[in-house]
Amino acid sequence: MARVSGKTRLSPTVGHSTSYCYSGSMSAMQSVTEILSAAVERALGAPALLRPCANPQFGDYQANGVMAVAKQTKQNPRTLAEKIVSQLSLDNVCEPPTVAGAGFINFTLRGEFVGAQVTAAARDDRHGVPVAMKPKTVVVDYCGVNVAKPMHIGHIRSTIIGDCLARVLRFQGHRVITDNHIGDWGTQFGMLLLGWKRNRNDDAIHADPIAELLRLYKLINEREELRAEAKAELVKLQQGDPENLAIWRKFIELSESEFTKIYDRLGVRFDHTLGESFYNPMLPGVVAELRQRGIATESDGAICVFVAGSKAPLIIQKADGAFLYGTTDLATLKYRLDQWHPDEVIYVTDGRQQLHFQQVFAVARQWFQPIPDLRHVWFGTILGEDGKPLKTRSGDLIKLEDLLNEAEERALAVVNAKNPELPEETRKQIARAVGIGAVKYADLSQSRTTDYIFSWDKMLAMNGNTAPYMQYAYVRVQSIFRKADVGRVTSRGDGGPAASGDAAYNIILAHPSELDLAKQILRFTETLQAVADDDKPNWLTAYLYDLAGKFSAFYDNCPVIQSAEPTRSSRLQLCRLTADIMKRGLNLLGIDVIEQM
RNA sequence: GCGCCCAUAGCUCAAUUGGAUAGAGCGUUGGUCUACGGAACCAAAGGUUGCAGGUUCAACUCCUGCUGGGCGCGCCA
Repeated sequence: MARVSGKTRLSPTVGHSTSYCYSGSMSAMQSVTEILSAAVERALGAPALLRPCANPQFGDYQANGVMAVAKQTKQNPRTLAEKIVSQLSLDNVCEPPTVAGAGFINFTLRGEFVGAQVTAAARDDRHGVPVAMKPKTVVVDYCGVNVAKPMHIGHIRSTIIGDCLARVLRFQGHRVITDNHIGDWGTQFGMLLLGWKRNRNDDAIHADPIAELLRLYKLINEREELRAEAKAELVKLQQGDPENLAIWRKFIELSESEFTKIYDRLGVRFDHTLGESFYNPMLPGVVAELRQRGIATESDGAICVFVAGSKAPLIIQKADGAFLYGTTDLATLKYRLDQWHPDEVIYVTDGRQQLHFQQVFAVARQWFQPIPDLRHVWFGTILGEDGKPLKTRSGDLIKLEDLLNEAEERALAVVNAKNPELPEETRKQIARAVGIGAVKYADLSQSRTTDYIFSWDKMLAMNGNTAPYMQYAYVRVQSIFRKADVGRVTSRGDGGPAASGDAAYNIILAHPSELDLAKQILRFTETLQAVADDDKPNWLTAYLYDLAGKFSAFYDNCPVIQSAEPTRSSRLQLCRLTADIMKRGLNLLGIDVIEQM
């Protein structure tokens, strides 16, 4: 993939296919917001604050930056806006910009420009999304999965949101390192070891290892008189007792194979799975260094770091000498800095850990200089219909496996009802994509920080901002190509000119619905940037939903197959590009498309 | 006690970080079916953004104080 190198060239004219100089997969487009922002900022000398217009009657984009500057420099905002407008030369891009309201500058893109941009995007296998000129190295940390315990609903948001952000950043051309920070060390292993030795049922281990390990854990945990024995097993493990180490490794092995099943179903992969145990040997060194530097001090026998803004310290070593998860987090960060030199580290956990990460980050800022951008990307709780954290009827956490099973079962029931004639294997494949997709989409389409109520009916609905709706929208576009009587329809251009529209024709935007669709297509780049800037996957789902809406209007108003050339080819290309962006967008959410449903 | 988060249409949620007339879906009401998948589309109704002040050209957004929820906080993770 060619990387954008410095300046990009815009082709302001249309109507001649020779106007473009795109070779192969070269991705050299500049997004609309970049063009407009750059122009305004050159004239203004300050951020343009370019946004899509709140109301389409004002135009396509608006610059809000003038008013801020006017305020600072005590000028009349409208006068300043007029002055800025007079200095812009964007004749090839938009109609003459207008000044409105308190000092907004409004831009309406020219149809010819939009046509040229989408034509270029249609010939680019990145749909016009540039590759980052300055790639960042980003570490994504997924917290919370514990060895010997089932993955439950509390893990799904971290996994799905982290995976989405990793995918988006990767697509933008950044170097992303995903690291599953599993809980494979801690006091629970004393009880597990004791339970394993005394009460293990090998048949149960074979049938469902995690369930059996959980049973053993609960068994020992309930019996207070065994605490001392469990503790003794833990100490032996910590001292490197070969037998206990071997059993402990068995726990991890059993657990990881179970985790992998879930991650495979979710389509999530990690570059590294470095658990807490990996950092265990480093902990004494971390404490020693922090003490030596005077960052950590002793208080009531524990080693603490006091951080501004919080009365409670971050304890990094207990009075009995044991380390805590804050210690591990600091060791982990140090390792990552040494190993990968990231520009950014993203921690995806639930909101209850805000104080913890605030403290860890504060300590890290004292410890390391320079320090990468540390971001706690936190999320809210998944609630049941009653508004309380989602649990089973018996009050247990819902196992992720059960959740995914139910999602697929419910989706399969719908497919069976709607399309019984499809082969069974096809129906199951559709059910997998729709069921898993629905769960993911429901999660990602929420504003990350708010709690949300989990509802099967809503996430599987065919209307509204849901996975099935988006997947269906994709199928409808694909259906056009099937109907157009061409062969391959899954990837751009494979069906030859007749399938994707003859690329010798440029895309023509004659109908308002075509223009609307094309403008929405051009917003893909800026949407991904917004998602990455603020770690907000729901902006991508909102974009895709809007895209589907614009496509619907186009679909209703603009016949494709029956149109005469060059309209037919133009519209086929527009359909192709829409489908490609839907597919790409869903892929960045970690959701599969299907060709029929 | 200190701290964090939340409160938006009947319900479930948005709102690009201070921008113009607060948007969707469900539900309700009414439309569209011989063009490409009706698992669809279009339209209407529905709001004092919890309350009261404040900041300014502009506030769902920021500040202060309330009310009502959720969560966290020295030896779990």
